[in-house]
This record gives sequence, C-alpha cells and structure tokens, in this order.
Amino acid sequence: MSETGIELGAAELEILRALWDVGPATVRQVMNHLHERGRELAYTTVQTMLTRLEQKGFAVSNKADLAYVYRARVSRERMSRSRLKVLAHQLYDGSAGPLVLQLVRSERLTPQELAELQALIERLDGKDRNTGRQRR
Amino acid sequence: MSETGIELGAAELEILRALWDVGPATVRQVMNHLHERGRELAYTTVQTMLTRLEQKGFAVSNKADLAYVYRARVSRERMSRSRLKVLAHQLYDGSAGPLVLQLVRSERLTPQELAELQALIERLDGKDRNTGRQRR
DNA sequence: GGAATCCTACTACCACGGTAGGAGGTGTGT
DNA sequence: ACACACCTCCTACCGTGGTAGTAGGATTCC
Repeated sequence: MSETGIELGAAELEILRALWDVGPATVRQVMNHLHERGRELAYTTVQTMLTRLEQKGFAVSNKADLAYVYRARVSRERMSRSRLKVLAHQLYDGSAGPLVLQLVRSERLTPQELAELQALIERLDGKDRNTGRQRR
Repeated sequence: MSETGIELGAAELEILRALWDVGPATVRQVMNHLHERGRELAYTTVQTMLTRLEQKGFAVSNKADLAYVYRARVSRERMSRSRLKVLAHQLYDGSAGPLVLQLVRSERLTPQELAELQALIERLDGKDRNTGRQRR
C-alpha cells in the first residue's frame, strides 16, 4: 500500500524523534534519552527500531569507534509535512484548510506563533492579490 | 498503549469517513460508496470494519427494516482534533504552532480559508489582549 | 587471563489491522 | 416451491509493528 511511501509505526517514530532531539547517537544513547523521559525500553528493542529505521531509509548509521552511530535521514519538518498531508487526505479531501482552522481554534498558540502566522498570511495574501496568478 | 484511547487503523478510518460522507448507511451502501471512489473492498470486509468501528465506539448501528444502519458516533472534527493533537505530541512537544506554520506554508489554502484564518487570528488576538480571559 | 561489560546479529512472539470466505437465515419474484 | 439476492455471524490468514531474549565477538578492568 503505502500510498505515500512513509510508513512508520508510533514506536519507530518515537525513536526517530529521539534522533532529532539528541542528534546522532548510539543505541545506548538513544535508550538513555528515552529512559530519561520515562520511556522504558530494552536495549535490544531500541536497537531493533533503529535497524528498522535504517532499513526503511529514515536513518543511517556508521561505525564510529566501538559502536554504530545513527543519524536521522529525514527532518522533523519533512515528516511533519508528510503526516499532515496524509491526515488531510484521510479526513478531508486533501485540503489543508480545515486542519489549520482546527488547530488554531482548539490548540492555543503563543503570541509569537500567532504573529508569525499573521505575517505569513499577509505575505501569501499579498502575492495572490498582486499577481492573481496561481499554480496548482 | 493508546495514550489517547483513539486507535484506528487507516482502513478503519476510511470506513468511518464513508459514514461521514454519506451519512448513516448500511454495509452495502458504504461499500458502494467506496467502489465509486475506486476503492474495491469485499462486502464482508466492509462489514468487519463497521463491526470493529462499533466495538471501538466510533459508530453505532440499529436494525432498520432488513439491514443494520451504521452511523458515525464521532465527528470528523473531533477525530481531526484528536489526530492533530497526537501528531503535535509525536513530532513536537505537544505544541501546535509548528504544525500550523507547516500547513500554511506548504499546503496552499484558498483565499476564503486565508480570510477566515485571518479573522480567527484577529479575534484571538483581540480577546487575549482585551480580557486575557479564555473560553473553552 | 578471567570476569564484567558492551556491542552486534539473529530469532521469536504476540496483538492487531487489513482482507476475506463460508455457513446459514430471510425475503421475493416466478 | 425453488432459485436468487441479501443479510448477519463466525472464523481465518497473513503482514507488520512493538517488544525482547540469546549467542557470541570485542573491550576493559583487575
């Protein structure tokens, strides 16, 4: 299936996230990081996950010194976009509008975020108005 | 685990979505709807999915005439919020800001949506500034 | 050099989701 | 009365994801 090619389970995503959070890391480092946040996983479980992430192309490893160091190969932003797109397709018809509205309405944003958002909108708005051009 | 209690697979969600799209419907109606959109599923598959949805509390059925009619018990919006929240936790630290920005930046919104969004923002902005109060 | 420690590689196991088939009931048209 | 069309109920099967154990090589510590 894998319409989008991106198929990661929740636990796998958790591990990938650890890589984002701590940067390139060994199995043990990832595990420790997870333990710190209260997520208890066996060493080999983390290892399995990292291996699978690598198989799926979401991470790479290279042998450093005595252990392999894993590094994320997709950015958090990329993943974010991908997941959002999937969601938009699953729930609406691929349109992002409803999601955005939902988010802004139900999740409270910080003033900074609001400001940033507003600026962004104005920029988009201006573009559309000025050129009237659209790409699809 | 089911941190949120909301655990639906992709296919289950697809069926639920059919209920949203066509309203209360029988197994056959749901199946036909799916077929129309090019999704070929066996009758019994749809049936199984609907049963599971009901078991999980996402739909209810009642016997009408000769077949059971299924009806969604959670709204698309509720599901949307729930999934977004999960996503925000999985990718960031539960904060929605990044997701919103991502969406607005990478998915193009219609002028209407932009306008609506802007209005929404202004309202929030105003409220925060004026009263500091918040509504649910 | 033996014990403790750490690493990788391989294997395992179970739950769940996606998909569906078969059995058997009920109504309907001819 | 029989065939056909539908419906429900139950069972099944397979892939994947979540979780982990074990075996065995390397390193370090006394």
